[in-house]
Amino acid sequence: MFIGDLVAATGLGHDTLRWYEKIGLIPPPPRDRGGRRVYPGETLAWIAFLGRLKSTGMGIAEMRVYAALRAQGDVTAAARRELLERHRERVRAAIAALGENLAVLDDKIEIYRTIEAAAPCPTPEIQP
Amino acid sequence: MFIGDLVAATGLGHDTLRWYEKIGLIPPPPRDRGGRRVYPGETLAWIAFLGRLKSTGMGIAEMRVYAALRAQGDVTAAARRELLERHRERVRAAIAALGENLAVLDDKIEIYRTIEAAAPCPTPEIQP
DNA sequence: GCTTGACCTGGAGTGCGCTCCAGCTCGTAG
DNA sequence: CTACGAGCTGGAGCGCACTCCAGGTCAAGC
Repeated sequence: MFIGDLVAATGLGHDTLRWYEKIGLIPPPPRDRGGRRVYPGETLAWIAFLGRLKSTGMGIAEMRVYAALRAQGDVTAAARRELLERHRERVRAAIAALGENLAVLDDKIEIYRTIEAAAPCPTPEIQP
Repeated sequence: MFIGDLVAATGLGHDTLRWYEKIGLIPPPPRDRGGRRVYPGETLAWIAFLGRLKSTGMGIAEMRVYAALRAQGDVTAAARRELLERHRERVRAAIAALGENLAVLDDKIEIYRTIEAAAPCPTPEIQP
């Protein structure tokens, strides 16, 4: 799997993938004799999981910690679990907060409906 | 209400408040004869609502659009409602996505538990 | 009268997460 | 043999949302 395949499969740019490697999020893959990166198949699942972490609001710094633990193998399973459990709590809190804010949006939208009902025409025609 | 009171009440910094004013998120308040900003009481509620928009992922650019509509008064009620309705859909989608990702986190945490159960000691003592 | 502290201005700097670029090397197709 | 496209490198640049700073003004308390 060359970088181009990974770009196609993940939707990330090749610059982004190389940057992720540079900062330690993706393990440096072996190269072919032309120097090109040859990614093992599992990289795809790993990047997908990174995407989950990212879209739940985890920052790069913490992802790097997680990636470093992962690189050390099964002995870090407990540490990774604990990191994910802490993150899970943050995600739950974020969902709860979004739910609350959604309710406020609903209220606000209702208020605008009321205003619109009271003054039905945004630029009212002149009445005779 | 001076800027210091608003800082205390909102948790934002005075630089942030002045920056919000500069980019059009907060209407420029009247000044006292010393040139100091004197905020009307409603500013507090407005900033709180901006906080809702922000924490639901709305960018500054869209908040500026909303703020500009607000500054034009009730005639823009429909436009503001539509903007909020579009935003509400994005928030609903975000909540749904977070929920999915939360389930993946749960799965992953379970997997780590299994690994830990299989190899109970992170740095196992040497067996006799 | 002097100090102190809150506030003022314009502009520069920061941290995050990419994104782009110039200039190079391979390897396959025609 | 050459042209082309995919990939390589190190480093600069960008967009967002602030955050900090230097240097100044004003009003009240001692």
